[in-house]
Amino acid sequence: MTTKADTYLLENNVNPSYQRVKIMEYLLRKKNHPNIDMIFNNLKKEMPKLSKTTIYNTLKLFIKRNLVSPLTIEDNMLRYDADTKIHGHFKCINCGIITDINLDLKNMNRDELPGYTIFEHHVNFKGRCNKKSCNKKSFNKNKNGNTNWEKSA
Amino acid sequence: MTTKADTYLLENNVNPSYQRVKIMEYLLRKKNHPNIDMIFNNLKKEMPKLSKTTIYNTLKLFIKRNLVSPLTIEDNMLRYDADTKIHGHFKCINCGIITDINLDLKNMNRDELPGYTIFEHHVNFKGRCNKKSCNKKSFNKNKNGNTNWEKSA
DNA sequence: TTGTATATTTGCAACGATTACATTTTTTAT
DNA sequence: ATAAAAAATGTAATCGTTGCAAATATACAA
Ligand SMILES: [Mn+2]
Ligand SMILES: [Mn+2]
Ligand SMILES: [Zn+2]
Ligand SMILES: [Zn+2]
Repeated sequence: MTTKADTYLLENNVNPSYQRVKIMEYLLRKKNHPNIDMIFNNLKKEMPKLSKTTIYNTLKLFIKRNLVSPLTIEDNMLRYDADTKIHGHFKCINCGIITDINLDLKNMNRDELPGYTIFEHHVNFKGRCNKKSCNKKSFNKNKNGNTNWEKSA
Repeated sequence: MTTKADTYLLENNVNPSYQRVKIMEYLLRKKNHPNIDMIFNNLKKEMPKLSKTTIYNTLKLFIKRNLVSPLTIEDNMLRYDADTKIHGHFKCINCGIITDINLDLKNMNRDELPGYTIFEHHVNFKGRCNKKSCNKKSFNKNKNGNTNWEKSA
């Protein structure tokens, strides 16, 4: 069967193997900014033989073909975004959800950087989202006194 | 002897031990955005007994006291900045140097994230700086065909 | 001074995300 | 059908970081 992801990969000179199509479909459908484990745990339900190495290899290929942008919003793991347009991200330190932010880079950068060539724009904010369960008054702490998505002190 | 870093730590409720003062002095003096190894390799010349764990512990303490900001501009290691004012960074993918960028976030779209509280601003650009040796025409490649500071494809 | 509690440093083991690599499986071409 | 090429898989290795227990330094009372 020919899916949307299938033709998308073909258009970008990526051989649409079964695994590659499934991984791209996941990214396009969920639009969450998943890490490797999120992709793996979701897809292994219908692909029991799937290897994590395949996901690493596939995403590295997608990045090289500019179909995916890596997100360095976490300090210990990468996240991946099938939206390669320039935009920013907000990560809630309580619930962990990563939200897209529209950027106006023109009046954000005050420096000239003459002669510099910029290839990648990474704009990441962190804080608390507007969900009631993420507000200061009632945010969840674990046994270490940290919020859900913070690492232990 | 009482140095500038010494009193700076005292003012911020950090016990100015010998190692902590040396690490803070390094950050304030070099103003490069070093990773752990850069700090370690520099300081071990005058502190042969220095442990890398001490540097990790010290920087974690500095971050908690808001004396240092962690930079997630690399995907596999943290860098550290003793300038905690809001500003952005540019990293040259050829020479690796990280330059400060002044930011103007005031007229950023605030109604985009209603009810959100932002604690951290991370703005990182990547590209080629204006040094002649970093320009497209003459940039250095290693045996893997990558530039000096890129990882192997 | 001496002893004792506390703070800090050190060295090494353990952890986890990522990568290297050899093997197996699938696809393509002849 | 056969061989070659491409892709996927499993496992070991890498490396930045953290956990932890022992060693050292500091503070402070007796
Ligand atoms: Mn996004
Ligand atoms: Mn800086
Ligand atoms: Zn939230
Ligand atoms: Zn450069």
